[in-house]
Amino acid sequence: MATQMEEAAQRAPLSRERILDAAVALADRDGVEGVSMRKIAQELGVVPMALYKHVAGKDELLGGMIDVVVAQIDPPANDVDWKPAIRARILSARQALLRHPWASRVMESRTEPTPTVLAYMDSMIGMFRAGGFSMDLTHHATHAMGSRLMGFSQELFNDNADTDPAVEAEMWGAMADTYPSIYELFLTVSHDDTSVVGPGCDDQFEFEFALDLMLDGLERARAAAMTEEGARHAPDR
Amino acid sequence: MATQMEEAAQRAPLSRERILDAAVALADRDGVEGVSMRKIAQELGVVPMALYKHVAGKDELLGGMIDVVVAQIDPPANDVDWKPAIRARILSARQALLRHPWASRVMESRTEPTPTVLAYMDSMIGMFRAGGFSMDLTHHATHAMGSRLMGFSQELFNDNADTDPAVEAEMWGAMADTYPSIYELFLTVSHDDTSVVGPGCDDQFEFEFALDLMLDGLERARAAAMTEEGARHAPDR
DNA sequence: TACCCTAGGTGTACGGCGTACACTCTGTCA
DNA sequence: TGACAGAGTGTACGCCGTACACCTAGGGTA
Repeated sequence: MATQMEEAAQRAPLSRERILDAAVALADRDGVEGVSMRKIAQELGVVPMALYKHVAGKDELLGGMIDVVVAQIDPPANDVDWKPAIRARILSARQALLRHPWASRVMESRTEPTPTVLAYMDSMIGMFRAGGFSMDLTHHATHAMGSRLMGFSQELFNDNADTDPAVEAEMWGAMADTYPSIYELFLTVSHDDTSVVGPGCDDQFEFEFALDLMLDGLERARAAAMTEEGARHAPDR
Repeated sequence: MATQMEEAAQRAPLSRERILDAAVALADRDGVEGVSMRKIAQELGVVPMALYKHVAGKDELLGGMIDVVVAQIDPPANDVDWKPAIRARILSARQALLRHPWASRVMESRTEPTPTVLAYMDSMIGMFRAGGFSMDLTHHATHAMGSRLMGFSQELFNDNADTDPAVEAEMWGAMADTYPSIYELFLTVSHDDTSVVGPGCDDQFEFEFALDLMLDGLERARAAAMTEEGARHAPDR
């Protein structure tokens, strides 16, 4: 009969990559709160402590999981104006995050960025600079865009409503007196047939609306700074 | 000698409010990851399970903690135009969140809003409506503002740098080759003497910059919608 | 007075988590 | 042949949230 060691010898050897892939798959399936060192190990047919030969700990593992997602973002487009280029890249980031809904939460909860994330940010900053943004304005822009630069914006209610519509409608009805404005908004949105995702609202549209509001604002700020600059350099014209 | 029960009788009786206050204090001191049912109980001189007579569980407790913070936000100003009114309220929310840095994280991580948060959102939506925003535009506005409505925006790097400046400078220096754009930005920011928070950047300025970018954009959208509306209602003028 | 009911605090226990530490096995190279 | 290193194992510790049964004091009712 085979010992555990002999079994282990016949398995594909563990590696950081295999661990990360298993962790991402687990998070995709069960959500990030379902990811534990023990479960990943079980998934790989290995004892929990085996993971620690390839990964420093759970925190580093989460960082690695984010890297897997960020690596799926398209590279920047060349030969395009800054605005469409940045816009497209952010929407690509959004697509990556939609494939892994847990990723934005994990990003929020971390304090230290991984090298992969830094590289993405660096390239993003470079795109602003190449578009003629001053260093200062670029700085303001990155703060203003915040997590939208990475392709997500945290909504306050993550309404992953698994309740059936009838119950939900009644719940909202009960809210009519207590929260009249929210109720009114709910009525408008749920009756809006131009919406895409059923009776709810079109998240993609909302994201792009906010993104364009931001980009338009930044474009104006950029133009203002440039004419000001021009005036200073050629005051006699 | 007194039994535990007799001791308990002499303590101030437990209450939901006392529990919440202790939890908030604990989070302020140790951060939210240091908050556990057991620690709160210890702080109150009580056995962990005692808390469950007043609070359904940890999740409900976190909700209650948020309510404590949200309750500190100033009520809406009357007799003021929508823009300064909303602006002031959001900045007040920001102040509340600055007093309890853990709160924004907890808000992000929750799925269901508490009644207190709903009431805040309801009143915020009402402010847009009173300012002449259509229901649709109000809806887009709430999405576009996202967590900024609650007074925070998640930054990607939460640089609570507890490292000393010399070490940090060297770290950045090593990054010069790998992340040239980030490095360039770092140089600009750290040499900017108009900054308030030492060599870093002025978070309050950045928040207001982004907030105003957003509000200006919304104002434009509102104006555009209104002239359009006016044109439709009086096409012959 | 005797009774019971209820609300609030206690004690024990279970299953999960991350991970420190000491080990065994296997292959490599001298 | 023997030393060594790297990969996987096993055990154990101290946290965590919370289910469940228990006790006890105070108050209302018969």
